[in-house]
Amino acid sequence: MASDGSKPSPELLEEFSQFFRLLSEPARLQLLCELKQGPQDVAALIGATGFSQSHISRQLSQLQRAGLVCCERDGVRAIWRTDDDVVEDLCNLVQNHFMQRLEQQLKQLQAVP
Amino acid sequence: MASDGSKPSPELLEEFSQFFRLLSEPARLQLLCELKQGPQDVAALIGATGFSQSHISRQLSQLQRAGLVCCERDGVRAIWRTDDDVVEDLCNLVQNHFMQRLEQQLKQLQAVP
DNA sequence: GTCGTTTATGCGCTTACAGTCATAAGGGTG
DNA sequence: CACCCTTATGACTGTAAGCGCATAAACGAC
Repeated sequence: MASDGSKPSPELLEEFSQFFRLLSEPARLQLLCELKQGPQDVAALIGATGFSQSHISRQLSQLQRAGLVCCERDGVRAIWRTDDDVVEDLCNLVQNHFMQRLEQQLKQLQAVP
Repeated sequence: MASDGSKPSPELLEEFSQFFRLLSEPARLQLLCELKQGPQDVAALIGATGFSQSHISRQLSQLQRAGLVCCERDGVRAIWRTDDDVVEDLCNLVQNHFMQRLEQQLKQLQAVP
C-alpha cells in the first residue's frame, strides 16, 4: 500500500482492518444492499432480510459509526439511508479481482495440453 | 452495489464478505505490506513482524487461497511475494473515505458558531 | 393519563477464529 | 545413513462477535 514503498503505521493498519471487518459480515453487506434500493425503516429491512429487529438495529448502528449509513427520525420511526458509494466501489474492485483470477486459472488450464 | 439497482446474489455477497474478512485482520494486512517491499521468506517475515512461525505460515496460506500472495520454492525455503494491487487499491479507497468523512465533520463544526 | 408501536440495549448462548505449542513432513549437507 | 533447517499442520485455549429473546426507552394516538 501507500504505493511509494512506505509502510502504513500500525494505527492506520488497525483502522483499515476495522473497516474491512465491518464488511466481513454478509448480514451487514446485505443491509447495505437493501438500503442502496432506497431509504427504509427497520420494519422494511426485517421484511427484506428476515433478520431479527434487534440484530438489524445493532448492525445498523455499527455501520452508522463508520459513516456508511445515517438515519433521520420521523417521530419514533427511523428512516435509514446510505449515501456513500465506497462499499459499491470496493465490491467492484473485488469482483474484478475475482474475474482476473478466474481468467488466469482458465488460461493455465488451456495452456497445458 | 451493482450500480444498476440490482442486488447481488447471496452467494456473491458471501464471497465478498469472505474476502473482506481476510483483510479484517491487522496481522494479515501487515504481512501484505511487508511483502509489498519485496519477496521474502518466512524467517524474514518473523523478523519484520515478531509473529510466530506457525502463525505467519497459516496467515500466508489463507492469503494464498485468495490469490493475494504466492510462493515459489527454493529447495525447502519458500519465497513469498504479492503481485496484486487490489489490496492497495482497496486501502486507498478506504483512506479517501476516511478523509472525506473527517472533512465533512470539520465543516459541520465550523458551520455552527 | 393508558395503550400501542418502533427502536435501542442488557443478557446469554454459540460459533468462528486468532494465536501458541508441539510435532510432522520435506529437503539440504555431512 | 543421520542430522539440521525450514515450512506446514494437528490439537488446544481464549476471546471476540453474531444472533435471538426479553425488556426498556421514546414517541404518537386516544
